[in-house]
Amino acid sequence: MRKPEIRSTKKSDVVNKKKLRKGLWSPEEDEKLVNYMVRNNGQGCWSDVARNAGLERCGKSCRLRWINYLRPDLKRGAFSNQEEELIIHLHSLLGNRWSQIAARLPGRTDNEIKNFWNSTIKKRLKSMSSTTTTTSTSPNASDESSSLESNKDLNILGFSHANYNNYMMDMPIFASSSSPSMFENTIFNTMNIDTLPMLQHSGYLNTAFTVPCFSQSGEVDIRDSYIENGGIQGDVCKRETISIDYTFDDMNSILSNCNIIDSNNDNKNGVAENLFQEQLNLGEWDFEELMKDVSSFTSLDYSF
DNA sequence: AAAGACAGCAACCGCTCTCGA
DNA sequence: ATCGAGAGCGGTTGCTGTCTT
Repeated sequence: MRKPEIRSTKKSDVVNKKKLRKGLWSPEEDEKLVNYMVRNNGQGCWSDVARNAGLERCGKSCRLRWINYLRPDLKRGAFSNQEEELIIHLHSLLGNRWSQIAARLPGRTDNEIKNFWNSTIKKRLKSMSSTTTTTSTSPNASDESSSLESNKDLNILGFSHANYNNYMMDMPIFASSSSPSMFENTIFNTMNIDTLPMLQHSGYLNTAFTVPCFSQSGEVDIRDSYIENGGIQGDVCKRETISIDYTFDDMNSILSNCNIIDSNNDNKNGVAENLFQEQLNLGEWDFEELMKDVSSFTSLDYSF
């Protein structure tokens, strides 16, 4: 942490500009910022916020302080195992796109997740890597550059975008249509990687997936949920709404052919069914089908 | 008990993107 | 089309507390 400091001590700067503080925020500054944000519902640009709240800070600093620390909806404290696994999984899909990962973890900030990743998870993955890749012949096996870190992690987790996409296309919901291009050209392409179902193969079921909800207007409401140990953990992720050209009836006819049954776990099956019947009425997922291509993935062990 | 190493994390930096003039 | 300001993002820094020797 940094000590509060003055940005510039040059006499001319001091004369021409108001002194801008840097470093740690004092409780008084926090109070000023919170009071201002509450009074004004967070309206206005950040430089105005800084000025009007009487803070000797740049707008950028105020924004960061608010987003990462003062926002009322922040969840403080240690990451739960569920959150941790979700982060690992999302990172395997999204890489270092912390803001997008954070968007799927309510109450957590990108900075928090980034720090958690760099300080905790990375180390664990590294230790996993050292135990799982001791026989690796890859010339990059010892490359610790951050740019490769993501791919390494991905490999450790047995995931890649390539096999993820293949895997996706094996999913009945995407592949069952008699005209695959329909999904390929619309939903599959409209949904980017951020909104695709996320499935995770692990010792016990801890599956995050994106649930498309169809409305009469033809909009798809993307809701990310996950199941752990047979219990719904709720909508862990933000809802995203995308517009598509298909009507509700179109979608229903496409999806009516889906027959999704989880034969592995009655409880999970019930959960999945309930979820889809209540929220989606889309049909059922065939977890065996979903997992068909997953057999090639390396088994995950999160008991770090 | 002291010193060095390490971990955690708040905050800054620099870059890119977006949007309005 | 261009430019500038503001916002957002990922990478990095550096301080503090804790652990280890």
